[in-house]
Amino acid sequence: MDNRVSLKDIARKVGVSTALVSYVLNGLEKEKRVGDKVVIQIREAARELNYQPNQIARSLRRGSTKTIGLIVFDISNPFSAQITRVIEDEAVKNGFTVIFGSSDENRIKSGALIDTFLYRQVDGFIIAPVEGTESQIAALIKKGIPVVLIDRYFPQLNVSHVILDNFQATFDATNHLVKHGYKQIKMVAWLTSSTHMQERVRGYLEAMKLNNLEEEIDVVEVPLGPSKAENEGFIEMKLKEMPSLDALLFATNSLTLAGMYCINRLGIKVPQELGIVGFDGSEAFDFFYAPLSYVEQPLHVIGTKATSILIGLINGEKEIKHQVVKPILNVRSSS
Amino acid sequence: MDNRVSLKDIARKVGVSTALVSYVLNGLEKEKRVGDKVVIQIREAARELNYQPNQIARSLRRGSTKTIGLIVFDISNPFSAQITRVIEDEAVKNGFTVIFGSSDENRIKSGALIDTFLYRQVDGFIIAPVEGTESQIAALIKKGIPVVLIDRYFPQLNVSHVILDNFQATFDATNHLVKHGYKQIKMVAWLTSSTHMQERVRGYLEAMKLNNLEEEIDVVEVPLGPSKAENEGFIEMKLKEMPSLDALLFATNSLTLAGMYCINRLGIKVPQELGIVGFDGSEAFDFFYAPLSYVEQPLHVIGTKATSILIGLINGEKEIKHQVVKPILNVRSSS
DNA sequence: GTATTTTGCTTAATCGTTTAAATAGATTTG
DNA sequence: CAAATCTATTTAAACGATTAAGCAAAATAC
Repeated sequence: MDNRVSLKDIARKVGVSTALVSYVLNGLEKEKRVGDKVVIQIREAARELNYQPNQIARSLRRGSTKTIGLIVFDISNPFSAQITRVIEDEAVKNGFTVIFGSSDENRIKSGALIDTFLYRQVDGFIIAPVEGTESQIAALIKKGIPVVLIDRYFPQLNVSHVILDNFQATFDATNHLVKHGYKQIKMVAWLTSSTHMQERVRGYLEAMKLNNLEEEIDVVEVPLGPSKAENEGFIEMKLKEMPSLDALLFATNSLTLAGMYCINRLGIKVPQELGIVGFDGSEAFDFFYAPLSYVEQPLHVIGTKATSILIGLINGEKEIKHQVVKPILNVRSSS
Repeated sequence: MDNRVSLKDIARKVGVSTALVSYVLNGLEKEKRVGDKVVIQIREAARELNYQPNQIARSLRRGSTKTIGLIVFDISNPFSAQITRVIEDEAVKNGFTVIFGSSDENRIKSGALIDTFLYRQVDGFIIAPVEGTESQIAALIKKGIPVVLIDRYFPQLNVSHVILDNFQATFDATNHLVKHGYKQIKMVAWLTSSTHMQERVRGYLEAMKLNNLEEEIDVVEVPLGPSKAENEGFIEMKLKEMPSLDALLFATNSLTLAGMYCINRLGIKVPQELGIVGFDGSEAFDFFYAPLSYVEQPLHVIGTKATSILIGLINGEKEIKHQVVKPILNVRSSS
């Protein structure tokens, strides 16, 4: 039943040593001067016995597993899932397999995943890093393990990363709203000190200032952690409190969705009463009664670059690369 | 820099053999009667050297990798992504790691993924099987490798599976539409012979017959393969051709979305002119101007059951289990 | 006080592959 | 024809962990 076939079985069948079999099946028959008849016999036997090399043994010997450890926030989130798909394709193309885990933005889980992947001797990591996990990433670097960060990075850490130009994203979006006549433009962001969020806020602030709308600046900072329902409640409350507003700029996908639910509940007319620019994109944006304008992250570019940088590092490149990719502003009916 | 620490290093430091170190670190110090001082020294040394067991070596020796191979259709698809997340959580809870791959409903890719995972000695597979891959699954079974199928199954194959009660799903949905006064109810399905699709069609047919609506039966069968745009074109054409219809029942998530785009383009009024029941659910369903009624698959149940059945098989259970889970009909504004 | 058991440890094989080094026979060189 | 070179192959040591078997020395039994 369980027909595990090893090199030894082929060797025995042909009547040679495992070394020869290994050479032939790895295409070293020329280099290692294996006899022509023997080459054919070994190939034949391998086919007949349906031999499949044991990657585990090979990994142990070679010291490389051809495996990438991927840590995303939540694989069930479309943003994570889409970038995962891009990384998967790029990895497979290069003969790598991906093992993954969801950190849920939780430091403990992040640390546990990193450890698990280390035990499993992954050749390198692609990580969307959780806030406050600098030390975890730093430890990897210290061990000399290739790492590429995506989506976020730590300024004080010298690690390769591929991220969106977050400043440009909200800067462009704000300018777009201004150009379409909106003035009382408010931003909805997460309450966090992480660099990517700060940059998104900064893009909004700069654009407002440059358009002489400093008076109108207002950032609703939603606390992390609570449930979706609580987030929506918080946003709804803040919207009602606002003295005046005619446009909203959301800093992330989930905030956009939460906002959309609120707007539907409050019966606000988009884009007449309120202009909206969302973030990241989603099929839901298409089916909102006024299809949403949004800032798109070029996920395909981010995923492929991150993977190719990582594979470069795995193959011995030393250069730390910092890639910042440009956002795409999709203008539709909500602004 | 690269501080790979092995049992040997600890053994050398303490001045004992690797056997003792292995015993202690695996908690066998009682059973194997290791001296008290030595136990402490070994623990100490392991901590000091920051020892991390090499899972690859352990796997080779133990013949088990504590790894599950998961094959979904497309990890970037929310359905796949959500069930993947459930499986991940259940796997991690049991000390397993997940490696995954997207088959894109493509036999060649499916076969390549299975092979890759076999090389990597996964302990078992969870597979959403591609049409026409019976032989691939059968080969796994023949090798004695634990497999659980999800979403679809092959009637002629004796493999564990966890699937939706597809008949019940469309049967309930159709009855619901009838109860709400719809009569000219048409179904939109994929043109495929696979069991799960046939069952969904059968649920519709049976319900129509039982309600004496045989005259109205009509199934739009969309050919697989072409692009999203072509699918939408096909559906739109068929809708226009229909002599009369007042409700549509969609057989899958992607068909529902394609249909929603068509309906928006044609400006059809839902639910007045047309009742709709979708499949699987999506955030987009919530933001359609008439939030969609839909048949929900209890993904959490499917994912946890599939994983626990698989782990059971890995742990030596022999019984083949066939789980059929009940759909949930969510009625909202579109019907 | 010899025989037996217990205690605490080491040895060495093993998992399946890779690969440097050794070897033996055939062939070429000078 | 001895020496050097090729050719075709084997041997054996890794990789790092696990674990059965073996072996002294100490403790207990009778």
